[in-house]
Amino acid sequence: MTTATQFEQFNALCKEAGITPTQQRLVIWQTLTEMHNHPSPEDVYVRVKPQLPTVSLATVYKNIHLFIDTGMFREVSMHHGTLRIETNSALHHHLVCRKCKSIFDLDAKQLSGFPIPQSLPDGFVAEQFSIDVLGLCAACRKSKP
Amino acid sequence: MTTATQFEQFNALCKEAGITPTQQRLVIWQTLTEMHNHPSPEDVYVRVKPQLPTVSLATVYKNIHLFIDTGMFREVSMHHGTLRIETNSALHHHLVCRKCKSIFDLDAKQLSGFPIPQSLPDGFVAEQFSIDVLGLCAACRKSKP
DNA sequence: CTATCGAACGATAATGATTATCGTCGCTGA
DNA sequence: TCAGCGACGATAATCATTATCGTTCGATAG
Repeated sequence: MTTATQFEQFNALCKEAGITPTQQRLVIWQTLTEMHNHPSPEDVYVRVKPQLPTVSLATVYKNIHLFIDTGMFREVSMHHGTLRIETNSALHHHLVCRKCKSIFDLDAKQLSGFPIPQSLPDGFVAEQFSIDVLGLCAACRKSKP
Repeated sequence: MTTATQFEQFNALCKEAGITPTQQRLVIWQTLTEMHNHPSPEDVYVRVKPQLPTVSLATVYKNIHLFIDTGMFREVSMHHGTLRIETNSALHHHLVCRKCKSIFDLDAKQLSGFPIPQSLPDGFVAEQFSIDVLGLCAACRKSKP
């Protein structure tokens, strides 16, 4: 159920993002704020469907991307699309451009002595770290749009 | 061109990994060691093709996965292959199980003291960090195979 | 040396996620 | 009221990846 304040908050967010507030967007946004895990578009769709029986999966996709592009939500991984093989066996970070999704290596001597946290929840055993620095590469900074 | 020592090294790696050294695997492995970026299976395929004109893309995929599963190479991102939305707006990082790919949130305080690299190359503008702790979740540790 | 057996290959169909297309709907302003 | 436009819904198309399956290769037993 959407409260009045949530509705106002959503309208304010849309104004800020420069997008039209619609019923579908409200329900999708509201659903996302209620989910505290890392849902896929399909997950969102099945939760939205009962409230908007005529909604299309394509609409869910379109609006999720809209939310991400306007900064209302983030995606978990900036490089999820296709399988990429790591050919650099040295310890290093990644620079990931959020626009063109290209990946640059960043040598990380600083990381060599990184203290592994001992108390990870749920019996999780850590083996390795992977650090992404997200931002904009030089090429994408130049091309404004 | 594969040298004698590379050939020996590859054979040793295969023995260690418990897989059969084949001509296709040698060429794919050799190609990967020569590429210093983050190639996709398709990228690898087009470089392997001239040396093995009859090779199939499926074979490239199968052997890349074999290399990854046996630890001869790693993949860049351990995350799901699908889009996931981040619904936790608090500063946090991720525990990622390398087997079932499930993602757990890790409060940022548990990773405090992380050394942030200062000088980024190529005019890259950093906006945000994302740290993945890779390992095995409790459930996957129990199930041996 | 030849027959046999299983692993690896190659070709291709199938799948799953995502995106593009396109006709329709509903709101806003003339 | 009517035109224009953005958003929607349905669905076709695309792209990466995986599964299937018949064939081939190589090691080994006879």
